Amino acid sequence: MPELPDVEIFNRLVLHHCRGRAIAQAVVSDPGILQGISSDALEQRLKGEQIRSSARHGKHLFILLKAGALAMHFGMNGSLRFVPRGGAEPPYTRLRLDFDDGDGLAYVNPRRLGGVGICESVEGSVNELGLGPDVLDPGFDLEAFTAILAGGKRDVKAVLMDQQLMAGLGNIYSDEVLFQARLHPEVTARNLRSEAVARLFRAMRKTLNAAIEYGAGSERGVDQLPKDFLLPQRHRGGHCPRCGTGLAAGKRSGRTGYYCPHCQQK
DNA sequence: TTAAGTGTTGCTCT
DNA sequence: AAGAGCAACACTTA
Repeated sequence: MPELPDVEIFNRLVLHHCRGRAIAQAVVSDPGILQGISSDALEQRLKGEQIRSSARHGKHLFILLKAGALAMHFGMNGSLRFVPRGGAEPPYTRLRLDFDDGDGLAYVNPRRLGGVGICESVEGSVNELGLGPDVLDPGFDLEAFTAILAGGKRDVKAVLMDQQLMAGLGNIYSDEVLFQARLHPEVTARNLRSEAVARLFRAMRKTLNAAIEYGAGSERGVDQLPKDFLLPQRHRGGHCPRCGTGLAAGKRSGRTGYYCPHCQQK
């Protein structure tokens, strides 16, 4: 689940339900997800802290405290869940923040890919991680996007997914964005014409924002997604929502990408 | 029962 | 040196 739209939903969850709250207690139930800090140190560091705000960069979430931030990554299937007072703790909760009124915030991560840690600043952490600009940052414009693609010797899909070049897109949404822009995933990035690059940029913005809006409604009905989304068909035997052609699958570096061989030509 | 899977890291081979 | 491929991480679902 957690690519940019999912992490943005977590970001809004913290902003809407946790901002301003004091952390009465932090409980680490699985030290295996801690990055660069011990259970005791993290619990002491968070006790008495206050959640001031929240920020997202690519697939990373930063819960801003009075000093520094709690940095989170969700790996393949992690999530953040608000637990109302008296509510049951979700399975695979690895870290829980308890607020003084009994409500809580659970960091859930079944596979333990990803983790949490403390950082001094978002900027410093983003630098350490070597992340490129967030793809939805207003400052990340067509010019910046074009410059990155122009230097890409790899397939456009590989470039879109390279977090060091630009942060936020993973396997699922790179497929979705390429489908919306009607571009073949195996075209070499720097060979794209400027018209195609502009189309891709617009599709990226539009698609990600639509996915966030869909998730933000918290209604999980697939019918809420735009009808031309590839996502619900993105599996073996799936069909193009636009022309009905059977989807093609390409395995590259262990990941499977899906595309419509009719709509997305080289 | 087996295989595939949303991400990242680190290693090897070219 | 850059890029591709793969295994590992732990667990769910088709």
